[in-house]
Amino acid sequence: MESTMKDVAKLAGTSLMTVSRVLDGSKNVAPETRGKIRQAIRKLHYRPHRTAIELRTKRSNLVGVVMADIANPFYPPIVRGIEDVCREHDYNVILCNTDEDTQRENNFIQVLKERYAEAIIICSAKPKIDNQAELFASFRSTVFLNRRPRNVNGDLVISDNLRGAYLAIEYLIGKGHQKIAVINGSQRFSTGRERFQGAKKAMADKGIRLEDKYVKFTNSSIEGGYCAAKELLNLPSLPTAIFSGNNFMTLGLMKAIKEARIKVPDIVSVVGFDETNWSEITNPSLTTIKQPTYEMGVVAAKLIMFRLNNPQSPYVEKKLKPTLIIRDSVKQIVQHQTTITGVLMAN
Amino acid sequence: MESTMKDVAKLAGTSLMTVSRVLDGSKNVAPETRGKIRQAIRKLHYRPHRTAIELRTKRSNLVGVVMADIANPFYPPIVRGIEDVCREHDYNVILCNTDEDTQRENNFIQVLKERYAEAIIICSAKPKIDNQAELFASFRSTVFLNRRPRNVNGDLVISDNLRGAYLAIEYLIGKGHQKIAVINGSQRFSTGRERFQGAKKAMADKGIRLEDKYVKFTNSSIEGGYCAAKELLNLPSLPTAIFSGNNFMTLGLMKAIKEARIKVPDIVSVVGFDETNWSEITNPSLTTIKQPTYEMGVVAAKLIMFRLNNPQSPYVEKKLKPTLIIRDSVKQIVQHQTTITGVLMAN
DNA sequence: CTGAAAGCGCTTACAG
DNA sequence: CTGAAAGCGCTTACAG
Repeated sequence: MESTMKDVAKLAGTSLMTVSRVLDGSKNVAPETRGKIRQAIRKLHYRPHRTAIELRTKRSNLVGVVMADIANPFYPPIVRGIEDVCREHDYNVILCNTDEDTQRENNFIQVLKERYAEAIIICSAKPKIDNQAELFASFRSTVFLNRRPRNVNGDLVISDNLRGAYLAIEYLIGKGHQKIAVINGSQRFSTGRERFQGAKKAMADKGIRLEDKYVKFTNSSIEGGYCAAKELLNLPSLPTAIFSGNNFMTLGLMKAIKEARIKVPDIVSVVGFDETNWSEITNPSLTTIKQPTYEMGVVAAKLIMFRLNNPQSPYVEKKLKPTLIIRDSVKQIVQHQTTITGVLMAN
Repeated sequence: MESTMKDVAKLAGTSLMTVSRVLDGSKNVAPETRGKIRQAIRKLHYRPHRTAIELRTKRSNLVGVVMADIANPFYPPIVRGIEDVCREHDYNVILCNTDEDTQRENNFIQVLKERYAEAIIICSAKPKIDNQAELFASFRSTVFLNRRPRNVNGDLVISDNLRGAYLAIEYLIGKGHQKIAVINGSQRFSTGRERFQGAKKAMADKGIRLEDKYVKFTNSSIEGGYCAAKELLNLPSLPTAIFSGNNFMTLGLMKAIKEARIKVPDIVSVVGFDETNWSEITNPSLTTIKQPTYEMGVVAAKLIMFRLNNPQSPYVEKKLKPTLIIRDSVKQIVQHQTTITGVLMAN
């Protein structure tokens, strides 16, 4: 049924070797022979068997992409970027979704090894990579994406989370806000830590105090954002603005705000990290920090291809710039002396 | 570096064959030999090379999953369901995202063939499969998911789209609505057609007229929903309720409603097909038709496994039931005779 | 310009 | 209970 090179050779009246040469695009084949072989290939609907090639050459043209949660709208554009570049280079992508489960992550890495994947792009669910050498030894190229696990030593593609958070807070302060609350995702990951650092730094640079009661840490989920937001909204002295550290937490925040029947931005202004499909349809539409997701994928895949060809080149770190998307969820507030006094007193 | 069965055999002082037997879990190995081999395996960190096994056995334990748009929140839970079942059966999933591009779809099918995937679960971007026999011949099991392309003859897993739409319209009518508008997605796909049929049927069953001006067809995107909604909202006689045929179109609908500053549900009620993360945080929260996505994935994967073991069994069609999730986007309206007259006159 | 032979890492009869 | 040999479908020296 499925034909092989042997069948082609027989039909064309040549040897395996010559068929192989034609397939390779080698010049050293007589035009006549080439013609016969081409015809035989067409007639038999012949397609090379990847598996045999892989076994023989130890090259799979396979890139493993291990993502933490494909249901998070942050990831699909990244995957798309990776795929587009890989296709250009004639590599196939095998996509693995760990759902933030380190067990599943290990499993997938094993599977990718067993299938001879040449390279891996991974957004790890692990805060720390203990055995990078052992775990990733078989890949000729490894790129860590989005998160920088501790102990990692390799190519890295991230967005400038610190700057992203900084932009958000700076914008709020520019709009006259001083009582600013921050909902931070898991500090186990560099993303969470850097965004918190960015928020702190913006406050410090502008000489505004980030009050403890306005700082919440939670896990980066809808539920986490919801709970943190509820605590903030129950405070005797409400913040005038809330910055939320990722799209899921923003969803939770919006839910809590709705339940509390608090008007945005009249009572509380909101800036959310991550641009999403639904940023425009909330009431009011959401001012967000947009990460260059598709580009992150493109850059990661290019890095993979580069290292495949330059195994010895030094590791690089690509840090892409997020941008502020201004919509309607932040109010310009007039700065009364009383407000400032209020803040000081509340402490 | 990477060790092979040969290395294991040498270290254990046995033959390849015996190592293979131990790996297979065969009983016919002397406990002592088995012990030595086990030890050698451990010492060498031996892992079987899938590629070699595949080449020899022609079995890959690989299931290809071809989805139309992984950025659509409808799909990730399906993929999750598929993965969970496949893992149980020791199959790996290779996920392909076509972005509704039939060219990419064909490409992926080729890749899956070349990699000896045994089975494929596909939500095709093609309204019609012209050459099913040729295209899918190499897979021992094929399941079409979500959409039923024309000319397809095989296992099928879909949700009961007709019933879903019926539930939505029936609910609206129960709430006193008569001037009901419907935004339909692409009629090239069974999903779009069946949902429209369901809406029509509900109206007919309740003896309510579905007016042409209230029926919009568009492509199943945010932009499509937005444009269709704008037309509806510009009508001299507004509908009292709008049913939108998928989550993207609902997003567009909500955007148009927002721009037109129309109050939901006071002026217009809304029911959207597809439950999403953001259904709860719109203002007001959205009444939706929830599809059993995770279950669809589970059922599809189980079907795959069944057919792998029962190649001759007749094709089946699994139709899963969607449910109505009631929230705050539909208003109970009192039925004035004038309203009905208005409708008749407007025609 | 062309081909015979070896081998990638396994499994599958077959034989003992 | 154990092993030698053939072969899956290719590519890679090597030879001519």
